[in-house]
Amino acid sequence: MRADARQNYDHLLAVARDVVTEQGADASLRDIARRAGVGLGTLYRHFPTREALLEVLLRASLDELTQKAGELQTSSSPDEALASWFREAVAFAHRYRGVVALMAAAIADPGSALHASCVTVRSAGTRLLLRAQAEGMARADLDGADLFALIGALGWLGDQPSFAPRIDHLLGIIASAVLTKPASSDVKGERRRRIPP
Amino acid sequence: MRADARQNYDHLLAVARDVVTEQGADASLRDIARRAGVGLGTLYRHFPTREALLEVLLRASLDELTQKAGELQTSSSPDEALASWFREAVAFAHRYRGVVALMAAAIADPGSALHASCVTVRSAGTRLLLRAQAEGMARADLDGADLFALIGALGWLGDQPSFAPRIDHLLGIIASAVLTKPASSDVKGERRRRIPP
DNA sequence: ACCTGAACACCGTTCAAGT
DNA sequence: ACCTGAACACCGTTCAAGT
Repeated sequence: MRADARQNYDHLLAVARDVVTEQGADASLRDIARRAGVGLGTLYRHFPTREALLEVLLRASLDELTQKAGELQTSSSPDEALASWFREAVAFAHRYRGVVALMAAAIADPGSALHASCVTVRSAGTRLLLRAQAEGMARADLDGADLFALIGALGWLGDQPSFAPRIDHLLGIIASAVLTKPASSDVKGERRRRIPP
Repeated sequence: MRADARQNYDHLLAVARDVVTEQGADASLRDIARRAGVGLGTLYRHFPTREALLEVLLRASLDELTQKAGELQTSSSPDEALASWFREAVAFAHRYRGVVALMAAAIADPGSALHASCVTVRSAGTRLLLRAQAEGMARADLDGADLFALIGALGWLGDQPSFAPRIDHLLGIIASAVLTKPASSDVKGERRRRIPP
């Protein structure tokens, strides 16, 4: 990568971060190139699609989210881990307005530049969900795709100015549907062999 | 209203119904005028905003939804009434792709042509919610705005091809968060005086 | 009263021409 | 290798000119 190309790439990314913060995921690509003082073709050379640009913008946050899931896997109880990761995932979905719609499309389109990232996040959530389910702490009739969908739904709610103020409350309500009662272990009769005899 | 105007109005509406069904609520207005064989200005004369057009397109369904709420108010038990109206409302939100986002914006904007319709629907839902809450059959920490938001969220989920197949399932999950346990009356000790002594 | 379509200011995307 | 911007095909919205 030539030095001038590298510089354009970096500057484009910095400007894109600002513009997408202001205008959302469907921001004008023309505007980004313009503000970066770069030809429109240069933007398309570095980021052939909108998804490719957003993938780079989101990568760091997505990695954090995946890493967080790994940490919670061992540091917290299954229900707390799932609950706080869920909260974190919804917060991520708020990073840029309109990003959830792109992610919803990307998860079903292997050709999207965002596909891999979305699958990774969904997998991270699935692992937390499975652990909670194994302990009877999460609804059994739910899979990773459902969890991903609910994160998306809450992300969308947060994107709507009329609903955003209630988003924490709505998150609590939906979380309560995912997490089953405390189900404090070994109380319903049949032990679950948390420590083998 | 002159005869030719009336005819344009009606034809425009019929064409709009088709185009919005195909392309969603953000369909091209130009395309609608074109397919209707009418000048672009004619469309704007009859429907000064996109919301005005959709308001007419949705009015019948919205009225049905409000009426249905009234019927359920007396025909069903509070929890069943709320559950089945909720289902109906989500189905409505599916009528045209992308309509929920417009409604979310409209409910916060008194200037929108869709504002009144949205408020009416929200009120209808609020009444069903309050009745269920009075009987302890719905979560107490929920108001009509929250219910409206949840309907919107499910509508959005249904708009995403990747989530649409699971929409009935997700609806059940969210509905279970709104409806509290059966709470079969008079079981928790304090009666609620359903029939005055 | 009502209709028309050009005009304006925007898009996304591509690609020949330049350095 | 990389950059540029004109070109093309679209938008939404307005409004002078027509009937």
